[in-house]
Amino acid sequence: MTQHDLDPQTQPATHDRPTDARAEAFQGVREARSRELAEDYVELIAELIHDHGEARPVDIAARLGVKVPTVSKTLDRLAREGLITRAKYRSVFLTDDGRSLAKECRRRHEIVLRFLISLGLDPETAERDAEGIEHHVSERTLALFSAFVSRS
Amino acid sequence: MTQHDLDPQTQPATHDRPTDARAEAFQGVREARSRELAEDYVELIAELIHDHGEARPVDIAARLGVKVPTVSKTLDRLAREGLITRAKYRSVFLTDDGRSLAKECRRRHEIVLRFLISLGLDPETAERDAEGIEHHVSERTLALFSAFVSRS
DNA sequence: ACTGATTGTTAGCAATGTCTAACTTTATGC
DNA sequence: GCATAAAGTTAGACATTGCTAACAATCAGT
Repeated sequence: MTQHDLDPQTQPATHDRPTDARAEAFQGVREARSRELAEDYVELIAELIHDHGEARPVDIAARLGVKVPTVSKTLDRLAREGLITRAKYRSVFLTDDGRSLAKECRRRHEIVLRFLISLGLDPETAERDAEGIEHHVSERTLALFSAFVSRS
Repeated sequence: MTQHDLDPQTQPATHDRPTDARAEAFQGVREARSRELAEDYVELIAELIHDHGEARPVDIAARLGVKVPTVSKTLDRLAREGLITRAKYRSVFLTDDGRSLAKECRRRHEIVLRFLISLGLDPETAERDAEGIEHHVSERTLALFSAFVSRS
């Protein structure tokens, strides 16, 4: 028995399967993290279009609290990923995929927000927390949150 | 009135104050995001030390589902930030700061986890969701979560 | 329609986090 | 105690996300 006989990798591992449930969980979280920004953008773009008829980089930047060039670069990525379309010096539009992602995000956001408020949290803190939490709740948890809101 | 008169920056803004509450919320989330990895590491290191007497990069890597060189580089950052100490080719130790951060993380993790389970979530999903959520809950929300668990 | 203000883009820098490949050190087992 | 296996480090690549500075395009008001 080796000196440091922890669980991982005691057997060779056929190819690359996750070592334990913990690793899977963290990989999930990492995945979520890389999606978060895209979700924030898409959600915000949908909102801007809804409220003001268009989504301009300058407004996106103001709402997110970052500089315009940062937005520009990130929008390039979103376009590459097929979530938005854009033309130079023009405002931004959502693709079908982008729209459906936005809708999905909005739904999650609303459920989390209403849940936190139902729990008794003040609306400002609820908004802040919802912003962070919404990207990390499973469908199962959302269902429970919804149920809680309905029944309260 | 300009064509696109959205709320931001209607007045010049004395120096750099956040444009709206939304921007503040996002900045908070970005802050949280940059802390998340450090928190995950520190929490895991504490756990490894507790369970096995030491925290080795190879075990950290296995638990997080990343490669050892990634861990090595991140540990350098944590050391730079004063959360851990390390000597070449040796395992890792927490500083006082690291220990207290780990404790704090563990506390949040436990509260979130117990809360989700109290709500009726299965333990596996609860664990996954808690992993993502724990970095984004305010103290106020934690208090409500705790209260809910107690009273259920 | 010109001019100046606003908006958007591009280029270039820095930090982070991921990887692989190559190398070094430490540990294990005979 | 030596050879091999396991663990750790370093270097270098790449993507992402932030920034500033410089430049380009569009818009607004006269």
